[in-house]
Amino acid sequence: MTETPQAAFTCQDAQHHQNCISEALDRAELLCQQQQQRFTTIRRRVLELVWQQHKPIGAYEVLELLQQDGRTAPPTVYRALDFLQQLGLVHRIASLNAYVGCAHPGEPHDGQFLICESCKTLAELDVAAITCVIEKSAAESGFVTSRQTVEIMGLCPSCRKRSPA
Amino acid sequence: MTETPQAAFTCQDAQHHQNCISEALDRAELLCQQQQQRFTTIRRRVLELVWQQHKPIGAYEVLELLQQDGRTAPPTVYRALDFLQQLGLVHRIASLNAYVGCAHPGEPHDGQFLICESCKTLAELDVAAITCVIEKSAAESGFVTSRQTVEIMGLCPSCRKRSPA
DNA sequence: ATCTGGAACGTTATAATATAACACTATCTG
DNA sequence: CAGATAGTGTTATATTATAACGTTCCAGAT
Repeated sequence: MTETPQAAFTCQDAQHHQNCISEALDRAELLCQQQQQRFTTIRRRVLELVWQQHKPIGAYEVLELLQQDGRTAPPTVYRALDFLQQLGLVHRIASLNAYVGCAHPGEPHDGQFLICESCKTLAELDVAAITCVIEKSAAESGFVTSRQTVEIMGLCPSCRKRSPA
Repeated sequence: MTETPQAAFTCQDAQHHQNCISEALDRAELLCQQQQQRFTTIRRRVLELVWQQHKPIGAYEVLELLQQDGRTAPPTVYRALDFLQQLGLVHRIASLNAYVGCAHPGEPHDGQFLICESCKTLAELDVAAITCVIEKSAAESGFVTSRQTVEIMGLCPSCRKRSPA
């Protein structure tokens, strides 16, 4: 599977999505080994749940799903999400208070997100030109950038076709 | 007073800041007239409180300050903030769950924000180049943009000088 | 001047998101 | 095995936001 920015918008069928999930888990396992971090049952399970769809999922939704395996409390979920975030395996979407699997982990990064207002599907971009023009604009105000939140709402290709403006 | 993007970073003295506040209130009053909206006591007071500093303020902080004038409950604050947002008089900063006065109201817009991690001061940009490159990147994925959240954390000029990296 | 409809506000309760604090367990290291 | 550390369980609570419904206020019509 080749990772294009709009992969999330084209992954429609369940069969194919199994690949997304298992690849994400494999990458995560590898990354944890490299970083000497423990990929515990809970962390794996939470990552799997976050990857269930190409859509952001709330912490309490994850919690509910986790509770099907036994009793769990919010801190467990937040701890797992924090861990996964620190490793760059998931992103938190500030404008939605929700989490999404990272499309190309490897090292922590901010990323840019296209979020469909209709079907809620999210695609991650990592366009250098965006980062650059933002950094340049900030620099013009004498500001040094350390982190960028770029979340773009709109209509994805499929939804745009289905319900044209 | 000329509005430059980094105005927030250069407005240090209290005397000068009174201008920011009273100008904001005057602009708001005018805008409400034009839009045939009511600029009630509460709305004016909330806007004034949001403008107390060039820093985002939480809804519950506003509430506390409002309560010095008499008992008030959260919905009152949220309603005023929602109203002010709809008129483009304040912005909500998603990554902070906080609100800030809009530097150049007139019509609702998204804006881009530079937020100093050290002193918390926020400056609003409105750089067409940023909006454009984002829209262009989105379009390449067949995505149509309707709203952009751009929040940039880092160090403002003063704090950068004070505590160089 | 009064009536009236809708907007604004007051009030109570509660939803949704997130974290503090501390005890217990599992895993690694020597 | 002992001790240290990271991870998890558990309870309680903080923080942010909204639902629902009753009351008040105000602009425009009579």
